[in-house]
Amino acid sequence: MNPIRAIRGMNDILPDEALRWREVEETAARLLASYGYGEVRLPLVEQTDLFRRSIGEVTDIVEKEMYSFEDRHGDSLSLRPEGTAGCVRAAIQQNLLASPCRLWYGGPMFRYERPQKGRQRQFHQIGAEAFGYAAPDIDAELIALSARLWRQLGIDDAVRLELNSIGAPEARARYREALVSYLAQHRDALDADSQRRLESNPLRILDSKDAGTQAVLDGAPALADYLDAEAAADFERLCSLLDAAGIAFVHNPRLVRGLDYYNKTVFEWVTGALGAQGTVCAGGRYDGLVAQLGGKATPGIGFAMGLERLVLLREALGVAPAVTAPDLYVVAVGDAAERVALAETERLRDALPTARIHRHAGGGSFKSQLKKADRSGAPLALVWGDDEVAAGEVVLKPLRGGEQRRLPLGELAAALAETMTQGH
RNA sequence: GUGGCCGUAGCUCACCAGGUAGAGCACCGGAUUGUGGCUCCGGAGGUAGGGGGUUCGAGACCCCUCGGCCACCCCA
Repeated sequence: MNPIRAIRGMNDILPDEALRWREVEETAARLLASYGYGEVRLPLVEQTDLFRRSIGEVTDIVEKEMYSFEDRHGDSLSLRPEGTAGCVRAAIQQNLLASPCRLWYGGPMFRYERPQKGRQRQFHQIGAEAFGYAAPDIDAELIALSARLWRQLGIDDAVRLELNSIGAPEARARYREALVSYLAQHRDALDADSQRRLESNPLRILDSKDAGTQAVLDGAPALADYLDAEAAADFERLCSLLDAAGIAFVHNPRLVRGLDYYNKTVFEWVTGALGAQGTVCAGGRYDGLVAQLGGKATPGIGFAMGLERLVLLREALGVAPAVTAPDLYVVAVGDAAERVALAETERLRDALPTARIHRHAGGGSFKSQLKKADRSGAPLALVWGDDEVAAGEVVLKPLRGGEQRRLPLGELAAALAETMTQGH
């Protein structure tokens, strides 16, 4: 009988790696709170319609990547493929939009894609959304927040900011027409995927990886020339705010977004260190989405970062935290010693609440227990045998050099406190 | 959904004209009746991802399938 395996693309995160995740998550949570973002915890499942109406009917996500199913009442539900839609839904439903508000969330997202480096079917994002701010200063602040996060995570040298404006929907529609009519004349020079996108999603052709297609695009009309006046002015303002804040960026006029709800500002933080899936964080403005989902017209902007990719990047750069050894390893041989050791270890935990104490479990000889103590990486061991128990003492044994000594139980906590502070 | 490479012990990998599996590390035990790290000795651990085919004989060859990695696509 074959053992049951995890679902393809849905990974277990084991202790050593969970430690790295926790550091990223806690750093982000702390920073978001410091910028005034409040955490929201949102359902993993929403009505399928929420995603159809926000992300867009003709996107790959909605067409072929959602985990959708009918519940027992016959309603179509979907595992969330991204976080913004649910956050907007919650903001409308819970009446959070009366005045401007800043929210953040984290958790798993689901897309039925072929797994590869930096891409899995259950992946994890932390996202931030700001509602009710129409002016581009919030765009700059949100980007500054992310830039600060990269510094705190030690990856700022490995990521670059790409920025663009895709304008108002009407301007984009005019541009799309111009682009399609130009590209249609060069249809044969486009790669097969781009030919297909000519009908489905022509703007996505702009960020095609195909060299021939990119060559054709060199002569194409530029999105920047079609921007509405407001978007152009806001973009200029955003660039100057970023300059003033000392945040470097590159204007990538071919940067577009895969989700339909974006307008004006779009941006991505990308790295070359992760292979093909180099986008570590992406976002943009979505001024029409709240109204589109039935709320009072409210501008919005947000971004989402991919936890897997951030963790991978930190590992690649060697800035991930090392696994920490325990401070103390407790060894006890024999029933009486085990009884004393368990009780005394509990008292030690009272006296030294932050100490990482690994009490050996499961018995075994002195030899085997000390071998485990050594392997654990702990600098110190506590050893109990029949002799120590009879004498009311315990052996404090340095594992990285130094002589072991026996001391009365009453002196143990103080001796340990001293030894451990010396070690730090 | 498409393509390339790859699945042998817990891990990293060997063997291979096709003749019914081996090393290092890790694990367990001993040398050392209660003391780790070094050394030596021993032990356990594999239906060679799964299924089918060719063959006297398949881990090696063929097919299917599952899984992994990377890329396309998509995107965090």
